[in-house]
Amino acid sequence: MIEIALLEKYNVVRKHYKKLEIIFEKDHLATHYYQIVSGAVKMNNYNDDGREFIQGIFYANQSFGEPPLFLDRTYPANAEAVEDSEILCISKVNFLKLISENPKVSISIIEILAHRLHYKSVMAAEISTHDSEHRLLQLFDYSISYLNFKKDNNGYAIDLTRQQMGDLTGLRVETVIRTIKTLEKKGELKIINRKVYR
Amino acid sequence: MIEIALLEKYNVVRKHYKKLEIIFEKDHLATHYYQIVSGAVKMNNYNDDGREFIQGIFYANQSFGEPPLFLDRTYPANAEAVEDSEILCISKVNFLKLISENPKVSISIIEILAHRLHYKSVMAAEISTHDSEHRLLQLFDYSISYLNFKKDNNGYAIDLTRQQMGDLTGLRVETVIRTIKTLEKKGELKIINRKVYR
DNA sequence: ACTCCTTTATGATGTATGTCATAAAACATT
DNA sequence: AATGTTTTATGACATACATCATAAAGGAGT
Repeated sequence: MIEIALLEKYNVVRKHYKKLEIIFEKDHLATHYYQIVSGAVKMNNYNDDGREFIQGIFYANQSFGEPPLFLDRTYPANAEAVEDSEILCISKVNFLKLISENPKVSISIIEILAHRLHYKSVMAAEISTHDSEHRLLQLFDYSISYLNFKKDNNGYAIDLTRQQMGDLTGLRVETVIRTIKTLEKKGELKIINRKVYR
Repeated sequence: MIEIALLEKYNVVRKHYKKLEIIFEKDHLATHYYQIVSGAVKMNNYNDDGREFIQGIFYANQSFGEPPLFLDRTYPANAEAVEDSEILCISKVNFLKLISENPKVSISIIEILAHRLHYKSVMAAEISTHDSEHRLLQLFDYSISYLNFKKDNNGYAIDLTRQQMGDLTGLRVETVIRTIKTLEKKGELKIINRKVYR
């Protein structure tokens, strides 16, 4: 996250996206830096037969879609608002100018990318194992520590639909439903009012 | 890759690792920055029943294992030499000093991480589809453009064993062997003297 | 030429997850 | 209250990939 005061020195624009609205599309060139003020955004892919894979979900104060700004490559995934969202945008040139003029920001960009790479590494190893229980537990634990999920007296509430859990782990909804039920029986998590707690 | 001349100003040490030798282990704290002079290194995970997943293979002039240097986290995977290798190391403090004193280097670190994140995103979407043909073709095409595989008159030579292909895509050797044979029949690649060309 | 080890190969069988069908529960909208 | 939509749920069946067993081909070292 870059300080808003700093972004304002580089021609920031505040945009509003409705739920389901597309922010950018896979295979397009990166033109802007995006930082979420409120709402939530998912980055996803669809394979040939329409199946979705969610690369990640981003919330307030997080940025997304930066990597292609530094490469001569297009976006590897789409970005779509999962809720009505308010997003700050600055153009690629202004963003790169900001970075070069503020070395401290580049360190924080490194940290953000390092963090995200860490998530990808953990999930990649997990997804490759073909073990639905592991995949889901890993997703939950990582989401709890990486995202700001709240803890109440039942534990951490996993604020994701079964469908989203599936799309984040490469599993089908039915498999997710069945797996979290066996995980509940094993005492790994709780399901209260259809909500998952860990 | 950071210029060797620059590394030398920050107490670089040149180390030799034999094939199969471990450079660092999963869950350990990051203490050094590593850059390969010659040889090759793989980063991998083993799951509970000993199955391997290769996060990536790195070659001459590439660095690896930087992300945890910027986070208060341990390595998400092991690093192991796949060939006898010569590697430059500098300590974490010296590395962070180098970065802060050389803003241009931090930009190149960003580019490296962005690049790697791009690879992870592409492969994650692919692996989640559960389609062995797609996974392997994606691996080959990405390896060709990202790594420096050479092209000869048969096409690009994929310099990976069947086992490595499997470990990089989360597939078993037998599945890799069978899949690349059907891909050959479909004309997607060539197999000459057991070597894969694309 | 011989031995050892790695890599590639192939067939038989098992199984976890996917697929398809169907529906109840929860929630939103009118 | 009535209606429509999303989310969760459950069963029957199919299938791609894993697993296991076995072996041939190739390379490295003596």
